[in-house]
Amino acid sequence: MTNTTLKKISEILGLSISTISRALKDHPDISAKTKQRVVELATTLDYEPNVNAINLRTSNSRLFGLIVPSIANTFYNSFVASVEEECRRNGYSLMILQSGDDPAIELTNLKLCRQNRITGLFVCISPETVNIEAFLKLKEIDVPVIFFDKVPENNNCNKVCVADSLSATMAANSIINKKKKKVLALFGNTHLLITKKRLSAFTDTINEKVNKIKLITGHAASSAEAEALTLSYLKEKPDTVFCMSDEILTGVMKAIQRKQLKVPDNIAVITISNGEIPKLYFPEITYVETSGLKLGKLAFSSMMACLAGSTFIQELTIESLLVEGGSL
Amino acid sequence: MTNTTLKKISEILGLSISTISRALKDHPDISAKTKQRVVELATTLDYEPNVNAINLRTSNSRLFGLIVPSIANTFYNSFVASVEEECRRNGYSLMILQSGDDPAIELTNLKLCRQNRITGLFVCISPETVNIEAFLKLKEIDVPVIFFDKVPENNNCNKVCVADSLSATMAANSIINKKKKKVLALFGNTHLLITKKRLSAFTDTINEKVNKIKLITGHAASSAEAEALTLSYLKEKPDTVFCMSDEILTGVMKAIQRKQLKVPDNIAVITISNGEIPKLYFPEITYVETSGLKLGKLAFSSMMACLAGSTFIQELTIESLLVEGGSL
DNA sequence: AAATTTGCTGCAAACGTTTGCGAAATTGTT
DNA sequence: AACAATTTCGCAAACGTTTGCAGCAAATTT
Repeated sequence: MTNTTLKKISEILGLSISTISRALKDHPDISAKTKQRVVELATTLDYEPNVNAINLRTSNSRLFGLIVPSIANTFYNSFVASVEEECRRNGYSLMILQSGDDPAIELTNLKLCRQNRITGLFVCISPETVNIEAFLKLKEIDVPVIFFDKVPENNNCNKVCVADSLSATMAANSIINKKKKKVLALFGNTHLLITKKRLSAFTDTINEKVNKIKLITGHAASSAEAEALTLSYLKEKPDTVFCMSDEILTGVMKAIQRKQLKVPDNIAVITISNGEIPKLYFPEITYVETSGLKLGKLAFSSMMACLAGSTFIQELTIESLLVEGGSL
Repeated sequence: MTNTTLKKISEILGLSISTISRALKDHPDISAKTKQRVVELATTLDYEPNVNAINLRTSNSRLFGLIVPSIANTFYNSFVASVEEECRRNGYSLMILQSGDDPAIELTNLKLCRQNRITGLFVCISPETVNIEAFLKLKEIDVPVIFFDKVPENNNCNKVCVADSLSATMAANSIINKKKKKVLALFGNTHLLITKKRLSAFTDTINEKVNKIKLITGHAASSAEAEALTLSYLKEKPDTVFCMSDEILTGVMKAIQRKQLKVPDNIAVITISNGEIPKLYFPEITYVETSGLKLGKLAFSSMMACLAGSTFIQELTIESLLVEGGSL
């Protein structure tokens, strides 16, 4: 058995292909009875239009590409989920591609997108990606590109980001408000832009108040490193730990559980997170929310604006929100 | 600017379209210099073939559909990631669609797959999906369907699953070996097939040894319910908690942390999991592994077998593995 | 020198749609 | 009854590829 086509229906009904096509999309030229006959047969034959043919003919794929380092990450995960939902709502399809933070795979994926004649691209570049040109070339063929989360530094392109600096500042202020005296602050990989931003915003805020908060900072590239680091710094008896990300948080919490410290009495914890991981612990960890869901919606609306013809280059940021658990 | 096509290249070079097409795919009919000229121009013009045209012409999309309740789930996540990798390796594309456990969206997604003329489908049906016919219709047009994880009960179709019964049995045996006396076993939604299987395998194994293990079972539809249930059952002083899934586990662990019980001295914990969540705690939770990664690879190879012409209907199961944390 | 082979390239149809335009059939108007 | 207006439909081209077949020039063989 092969797929039903307009041609097949037309032959059975003794009508022309164009009549079938018009009947199926309720074109006013076609009479009611013809429409009914056509629709009836089409459903019994399980007719589904061939999007390849449609895209080819109309040169409009209504397909977005989405390139992300990994979907095995609560933040990106919620981002993808929200973009996907918006796409479905608005009659678009989504092609989700993972780069694994490998620039080579990233390029392969980009190529795939081009070959599929996507009408727009959402992309979160890998930390190693230095050359953005390949992405910017899409603009030459009128395909809007929305960079999200990890965005290129300088180029004039559309970006949507979480409030990196602001969220770190908010966390720092919460710590200050709670009158904490000695803070261990753990950050991620040094050369990531997001690390730089959060580090400087956090330390600036802490230090700007001329009070006697002692600040210890450390960098961990993985959860395991964060755990080890925490274990060693715990000897200095910090009263608070700040984590830059979920990955850091999980390491820190393992160290705290290992030492059987009680949160928040023995030690307070605050993190920046999408919100899922902090809710796994008791007490739930207080966090500054950086919502992948919201970012997804923002990215989508930005995309819509581009497609509507806006050539205005925008750098958008979603506001953060402090979610109180019981850990601070 | 518009996309480069074979036609455009052919006009510039004064060659025919077919020559360009053949040159680009290294056809022996074309001379070396022509090939070089063509390839050169094609790269400078950023030529990328239009897959819509190719698929239309060849009626072979090399595209798989993947319908899953949600990718915001460590198990499905790893499944998707592994299928995606296999696809990339083997020159296939993957269309990932989330159903949100909504049969209506599931059908919409299925329709999308058909419209895209997928060459094969991976699908994990929602618990509410009773009518499998729409999926089986794909077979009539020679599109193999591989059901994974949540599979339809009886029909003769290709299925790949984790070892539901076996994994529960393994967990039960571990508990028996550790000479535990009083077990709290928490399961998920009663009407799910997976719950039934795990429940009966677990209780059978525990009860089959004629010793004096006291078994308390409960059902929780969410992490919060699991937490509440655990808190209430904790009064009966079980020495061990068995969790059917990550979702249950996170609730149980919150209750345990809330009560400041020490694992495994005050209470032992064992779960069935993909492995990520158990590693968040200290000590890490002992779990029977149900690997999404392995299941993905299995599903993919099953798909390959179908495409190679195997009409043999198979129900495959991946073996489980006990991963020792320090919680039992 | 004629005939054959070899190497290179082009023609044209096909995949399944959409859509502008024209034509036929039906209806309504004098 | 003749004409115009309207309703209903079909023709054909186009989207960008692939591919069987044929053509033609140059090289090789008779």
